[in-house]
Amino acid sequence: MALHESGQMYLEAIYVLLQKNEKIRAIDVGAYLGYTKPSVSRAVGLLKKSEHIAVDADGYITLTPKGEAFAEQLYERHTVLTNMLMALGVDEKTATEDACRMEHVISESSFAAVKEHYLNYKKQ
Amino acid sequence: MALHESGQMYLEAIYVLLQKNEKIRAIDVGAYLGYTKPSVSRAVGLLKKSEHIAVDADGYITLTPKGEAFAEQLYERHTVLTNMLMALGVDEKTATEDACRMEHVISESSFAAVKEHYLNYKKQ
DNA sequence: TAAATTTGTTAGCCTGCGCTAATTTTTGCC
DNA sequence: GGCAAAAATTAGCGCAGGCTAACAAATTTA
Repeated sequence: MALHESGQMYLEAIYVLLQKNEKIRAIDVGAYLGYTKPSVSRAVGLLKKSEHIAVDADGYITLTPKGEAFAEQLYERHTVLTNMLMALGVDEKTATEDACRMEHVISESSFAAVKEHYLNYKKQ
Repeated sequence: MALHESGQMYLEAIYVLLQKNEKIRAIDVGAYLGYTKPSVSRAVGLLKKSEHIAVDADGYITLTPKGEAFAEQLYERHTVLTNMLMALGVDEKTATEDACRMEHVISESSFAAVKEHYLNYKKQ
């Protein structure tokens, strides 16, 4: 069961929230993404079923190794694409929004090529 | 009524097909995109309703000025993004697929920035 | 001209993924 | 312990956009 785009969004949100907070619950994910509780409830259930996250008895969410690995990849895409766009003169808000959508549709190899080019470009 | 992603895909397909063929019909669009007749039938109906295309009595499809302008923008994104990725070393198939998905989600300003950079980069 | 093929449409299913409304369940305070 | 607030879930709606099945219309071909 591969993650769909919305699942990836939730997973990344969880990852980001866990970098700043020790404990997070579904409600925090919803607040972060601007989604309602039922939407989050379903998404969390799916991420749990696909074993990207674990939810303890108190509702606290943690990433499984598999979820962590996936989220790290997404987050790397997000930051590289955002920084790349900003380096080209795009304002932060737009860069973030675009990166957020592009990160789900760009292939592994295209991302690698873009990243490579960006790092070289930045160097000079 | 803004076009959704799938509507954009159909519109671009029509544009591309009209560059190579004088007359095209729904069936050709379906063959090009790999979709079934009912899917194309609905999509064509929507593009007609939103006045991006016109369909004559024999089922032949033409672009309205509005549709043509939109399709041209999409196609430019498609070609610039594809060429850009290929210039970075991505193989043609992957570059095309990725461009095809990115072209629907990148903002006007980010695309302009990427295009600008690509043109400068190519020059040297 | 009649039969066969091609093209297009209608009806309706399914999935993803938002939502509201209503109901649980959990938590925290008096 | 009881009760209010917060958090989570369930049920079900709506839209986008694929699909199949069935049928209608148009075209071709024998």
